Amino acid sequence: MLKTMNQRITIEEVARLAGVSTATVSRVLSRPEVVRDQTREQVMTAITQLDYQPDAAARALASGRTHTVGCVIPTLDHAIFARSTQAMQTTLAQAGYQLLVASHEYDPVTEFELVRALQQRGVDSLVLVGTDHAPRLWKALSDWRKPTLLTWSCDPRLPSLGFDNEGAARLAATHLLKLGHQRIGVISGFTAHNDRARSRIDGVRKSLTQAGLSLPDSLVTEQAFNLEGGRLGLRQLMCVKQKPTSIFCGNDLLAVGALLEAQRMGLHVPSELSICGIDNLEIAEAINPGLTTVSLPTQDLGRLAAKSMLSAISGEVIAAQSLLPFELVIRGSTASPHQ
Amino acid sequence: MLKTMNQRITIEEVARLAGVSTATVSRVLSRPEVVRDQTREQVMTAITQLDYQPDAAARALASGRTHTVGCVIPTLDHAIFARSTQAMQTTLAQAGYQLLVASHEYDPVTEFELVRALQQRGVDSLVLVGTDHAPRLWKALSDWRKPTLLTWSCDPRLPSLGFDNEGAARLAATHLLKLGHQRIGVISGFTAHNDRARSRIDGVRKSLTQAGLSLPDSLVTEQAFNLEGGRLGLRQLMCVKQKPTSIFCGNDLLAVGALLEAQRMGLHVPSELSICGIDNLEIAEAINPGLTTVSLPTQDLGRLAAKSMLSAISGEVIAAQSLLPFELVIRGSTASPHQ
DNA sequence: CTCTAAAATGTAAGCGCTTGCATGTACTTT
DNA sequence: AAAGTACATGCAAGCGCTTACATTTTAGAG
Repeated sequence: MLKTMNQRITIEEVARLAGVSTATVSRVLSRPEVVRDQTREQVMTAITQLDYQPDAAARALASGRTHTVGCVIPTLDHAIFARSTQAMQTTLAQAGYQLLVASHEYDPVTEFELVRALQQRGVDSLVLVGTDHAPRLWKALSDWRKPTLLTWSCDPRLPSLGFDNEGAARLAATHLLKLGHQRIGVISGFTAHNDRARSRIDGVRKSLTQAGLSLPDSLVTEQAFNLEGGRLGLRQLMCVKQKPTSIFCGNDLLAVGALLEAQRMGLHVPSELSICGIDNLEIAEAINPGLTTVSLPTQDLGRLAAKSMLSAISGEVIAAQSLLPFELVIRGSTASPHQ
Repeated sequence: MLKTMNQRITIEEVARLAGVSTATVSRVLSRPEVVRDQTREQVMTAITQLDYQPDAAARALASGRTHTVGCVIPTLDHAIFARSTQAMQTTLAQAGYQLLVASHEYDPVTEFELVRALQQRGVDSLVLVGTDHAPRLWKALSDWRKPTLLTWSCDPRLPSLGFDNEGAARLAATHLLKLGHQRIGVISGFTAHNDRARSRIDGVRKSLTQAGLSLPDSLVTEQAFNLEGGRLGLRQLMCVKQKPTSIFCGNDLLAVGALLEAQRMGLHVPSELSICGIDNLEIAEAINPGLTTVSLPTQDLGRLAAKSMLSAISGEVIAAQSLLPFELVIRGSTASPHQ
C-alpha cells in the first residue's frame, strides 16, 4: 500500500504480483499469443488490479517503435484538411496508433522544421500533403528509413495517394465549355508552395487551349483560401473589360465566396454568371443555387492513407502511386451563358 | 565514415567529436546557459556537422518530460474546433511543444480511452473540451499528477478556460425578445454528452422565462451539428401548429443550414423568420442576409489554452476558472416580426 | 603566489521497457 | 525409457538520454 504511493506502476510490479518475469509481462502486452493462456490470465489480472499503464517512452526507446504516425498539413483551418485528417486519426486509433498532427500554414521553412521534429519524436511513418517541398525536406525524407506518404497529389519520388488535380480542373472546365462558355475566369488559392492550386489552373488552361481558346492572365486571380478570397477574387474578375461569363474556383470555399459576392453585386447565378468549384463540401449542396463542383473523396483519402501507412509500417509493400476517383456534380450554379 | 553508416547518430558521437562528455552535450541542448561559450560552440559545431537529432523517446524516458500536450476534442470536422486546435498547435509549436490531437466523435467511451492513451504516451499536460465526462475519466484525471485544462466550458473541479455558454445564448435570445419575438424556436446540436449544447438551450429558456414566456418542447429540436441538421431542424420547427417567428440555433452551422432551408422553402429572412446563431464563423458574414450571431473568440481560446498549459507545465499556478468575452453581432438575419 | 569559492565539466547510475538467447518443461517418437 | 522437438518462460543486456554528485578548472581574494 504505502510503498507504491504516488509511484508510477512499472512492469516489474506487475511481474511480481503475477509471479512471472518482466519479459513475460512484456510479451503478454505485445505478443499475447506466445504465452500460455493461464499465464496470460494471471498477468492480465495483475495488470487490471494495479491499473498498470505501460510507459510509451520506455517502449519506444526499447523497441524503436512509437505506434505513432506524423502528419504535416498546410492548415487545419480548412474543412478539407480537417476532414481527411479526422478520418486518418480515427482509422489509426482503431489500430492502436496515434496521429501527431502539425500544420505549417503554407510556410516551407516551418514545414521542414515540423518534419524534423516529428522524425526526432520517432514517428513510425510520415504523411505529407502535396509535392511542393523544400529540397532539404526531400533530403530529410530520403535519409529517413521509415515509410513516408505523399497525399493529395502524386510524385514519383515517393509513394503517393492523391487526386489528379489537373484532371479534376479539366473536368470542371470542360463542363463550362460544353455549356458554351468562352471566357472563363479563374479564382485560385495562392500557388506558391501549392502544387494542387497550380495543377488546377493548368487543367483549366489546357482545356481552354484544347478548345482553341486561351486563359489570359487578367482572368486569373490568386487569393487566400477562404470565403473572403472568393469574394475579392470575384470583384476583381468582374472589373476587367471583357468580363468572364463563368468562373472556375480552385476550391469550394472560394466558389461559395464568389457566389455570395455575385449575389450581393446583383448578378444572377447562373443566368448572368456560372460558378463552379472543387471539393464538394457540404455547403456546396446547401447553398442556393447549389454549387456545381467536383466531388473529391477526402474522407477516403484520410482513411486510405492511414491504412497504407499501417501496412507500410508492418513491412508490406505499398502502392507507389495511386489516384482516387472524382466526379462532376452538376447543380444550379452553372448554365449556358446569355441564355 | 563506414562505422557510422546507416546508424542513428547518438549524443555519444557528438560528444566524441566535440571532445567533451555526453553530459555536456546534453546540457548544451537543454540548459545552454550553464556551459561555457567556447564549449557550447564546439558542441554546436559537432551537432551541425553530424546532423545530430536527439531521440525524443530517450529524452522522455530519462527526463520524465515529453514536450507534448495532449488534446482531446469531440471532432476536428467542425470549423470551430479546428480553429481553436489550430491556434493551440501553433502556439505550442513556437514554444517547442507538440500537440497530440485525438477526437472521440462525441463518444464518452472513446474519450476515456483516448485520455488514457495520451497519459501513457506521457504527455506533459492534457486539454479537454467541456465538462461532460465519464466518472472514470474524472478519476483518471484526478489520479494524474500533471496539469489538465478544461476548455469551452468551466467546471470547478478543474482549471477551465471557456465561455459562459448560457450567457451567450441569453444574449442572443434577449436580442430576439427585444425585437418583439414571442415564439422562439431552438435548433440545438445533440445534447447528450454535450454541456455546451445544454447550457445554450438553458440560456434561451431562462431568457424566455424572465420575459414571462416559455419554451415548449415542440419548439426545441436536436440535430446533428452540420448544415443538414440545421435544414432538418428548420423543417421540423415550421411544421408545428403555432410556428415560431424566430429561430435560435446552437451554432452557426445549424443557423446557416436553417437560413438556407428557409430560403428554399420560400420564407423570407428576416421579414418572415429571424434566425440567429453562435460562433461567428466566416460564413456568417458572407451569407445573404448576414447572420446575426454571438461572436466567440475561438482562436484566442486555443492560444490562451496553449499558454496556460505552458505555464502550468513550468510549475506556475494557473487561473482556476476563466471566461472569455463574447459579443452579439447583429446582421440582416434578424428583425422584428410581422414588421 | 596560495587559498577558496564558484563555475564548468565529467562520471555513471538509472529511466521502464523489449528481446536475443539460455533454460526449463512437456510431449512425441523411437 | 531415452532422445528429440516444440513450446513457454526467464535472464540480462541494452535502447539514448538526463542528472545527482564528484571532480576539475577558473577566477577572485588576500
